Amino acid sequence: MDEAKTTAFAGNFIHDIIDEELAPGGRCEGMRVHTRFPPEPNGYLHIGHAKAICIDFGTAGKYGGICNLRMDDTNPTKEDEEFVDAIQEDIHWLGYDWEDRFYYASDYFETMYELAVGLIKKGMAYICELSPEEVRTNRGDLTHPAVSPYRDRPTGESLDLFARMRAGEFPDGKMTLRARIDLASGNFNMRDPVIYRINHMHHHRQGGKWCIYPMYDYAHPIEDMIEGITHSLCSLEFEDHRPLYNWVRDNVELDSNPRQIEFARLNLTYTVMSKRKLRRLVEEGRVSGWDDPRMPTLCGLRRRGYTPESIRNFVERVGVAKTNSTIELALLEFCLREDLNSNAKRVMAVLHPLKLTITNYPENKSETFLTENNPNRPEDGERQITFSRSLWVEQDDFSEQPTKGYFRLFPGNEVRLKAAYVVKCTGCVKDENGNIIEVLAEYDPQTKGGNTPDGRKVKGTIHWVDAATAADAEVRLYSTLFTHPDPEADDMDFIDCLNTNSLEVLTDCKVESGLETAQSPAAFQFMRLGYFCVDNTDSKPGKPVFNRAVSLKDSFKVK
RNA sequence: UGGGAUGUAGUCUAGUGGUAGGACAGCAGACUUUGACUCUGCCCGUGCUGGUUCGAUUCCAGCCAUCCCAGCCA
Repeated sequence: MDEAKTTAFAGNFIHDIIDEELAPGGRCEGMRVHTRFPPEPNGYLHIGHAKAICIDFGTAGKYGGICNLRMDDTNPTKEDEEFVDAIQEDIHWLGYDWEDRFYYASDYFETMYELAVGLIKKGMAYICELSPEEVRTNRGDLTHPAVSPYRDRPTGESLDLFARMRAGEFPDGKMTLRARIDLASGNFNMRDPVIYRINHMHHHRQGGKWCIYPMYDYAHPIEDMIEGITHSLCSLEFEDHRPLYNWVRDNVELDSNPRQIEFARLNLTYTVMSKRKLRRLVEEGRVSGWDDPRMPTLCGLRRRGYTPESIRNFVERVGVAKTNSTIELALLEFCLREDLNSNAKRVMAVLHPLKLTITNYPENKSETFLTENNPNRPEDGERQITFSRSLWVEQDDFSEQPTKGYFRLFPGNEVRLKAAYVVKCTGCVKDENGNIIEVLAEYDPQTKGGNTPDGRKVKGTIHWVDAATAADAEVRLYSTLFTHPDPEADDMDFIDCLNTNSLEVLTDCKVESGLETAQSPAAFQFMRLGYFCVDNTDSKPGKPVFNRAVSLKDSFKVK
């Protein structure tokens, strides 16, 4: 895990609020800022969660405060321990640490129950026996209030029924505990919201201990109060829930005063973010799994080659505000390139091999050359590469009839083989079908190392691999999962704009010697091609598999 | 139609009652042993209409647009 606690965000409206509250006379004067990241363990974390994680941990970090990790497991229906482990792994990978503050909301069930009893005693909650269908039909509408014939039920009766609910006397759906607030509120969340429901189901952590479960709106403020949270940061859709959050906070017998602040969640072009849709991609086999390198999940991005640093920087550049927004994928890619450009070792790899024969170079000769591992960082040193008569070059780097502006290999043209020699293309060899199977060139012995003693300019420099020592590799090229920037646009099934060419597997790649034993999470720049990482699942020593995390920018355009 | 929010370039995001800043994307050029990187320049914006004011993106009013809410999900 790398250090991210100190990642300082540029100012945002949340910091403005906290600054005010910390000031003399403010709500939090003299207090330590305490936040929490509260995922429900019902799925894998994605880049959207990364924003929340960075904001929750980052805000606490900025103020020298602390941030808890809390499993918000108040509904056993979809939750599973499998996700608990994955969530922790992803957060640690991102670079954040909750130290010993790892909690489960379900561990507070007893307290929540007692507090609910307290509300009933105060006449602020009651047992309602409306069925789910009846609740719906009695909810009223935009201009008409809701009704419940049970809201004036005697306290003693509600107390008795609530105890029997807990004891398991009633089947699912038979009754609920409702907060007695305002059936006529324009905010539907305040129309006597259900705060406890019956659910006879095994809970991943509590087992069969409970058959009644608190609803999010009731549970969350209590969880925050129990943990001493000062700032409960969440996404915009909970704005309407804040009055209820405050109602619970103010009426339950706990001495704590957390404040909920909402910010816009992250959306990214060319992908979907909803758990339901991601699940569908997995279940329908559109991707290989939750960690498919095309998925926006953290495990997918990790496998793709994204670094924690790049994701944290991305979140920081995106900013924190209340405007609904969709970030362009290009920004995420920029952040990865920015990180890998300064940190990734350069190596040479040929994805679409074409034989290049240096016809005037001796058959049995071989030389070694030194080349820098990272021109942006001399301290990373140099490595040796071997050169001989027979090489592999990229098919794209030869053209029999070049377009205007093309300055790679074509008959009569000189190019530099990176760090080796300047060679002049003399022609090519074709098979009986007319396919080019070999390129021919002559080297200039005076240009050892790629230098031109006479000072002549050689416009093109291409990458290559020595055929005698090259290793074979599989390389997987990815592009966006969807062809439309907004797969969730109106009147469109996101499945309909799936990109059927989002994965291209190349099994005949030639890579520089030494790469065959590279281990995940190593990442490289394949010179002139892009940044590639060792696949964390399928790559094996001697049988390497690389994923293209992101291509290099390429300003070459066919004119 | 009720309630809650939000509108600053193509996309994000700052800012102040006084020249609207930054990033990404795009375009052009310089440099280059990666058509990368780096550097330089350019392009592009305060939703609309009024009002207050010497001056409004900022304050006020009205309008428009977009998003969220009628789960015993979170």
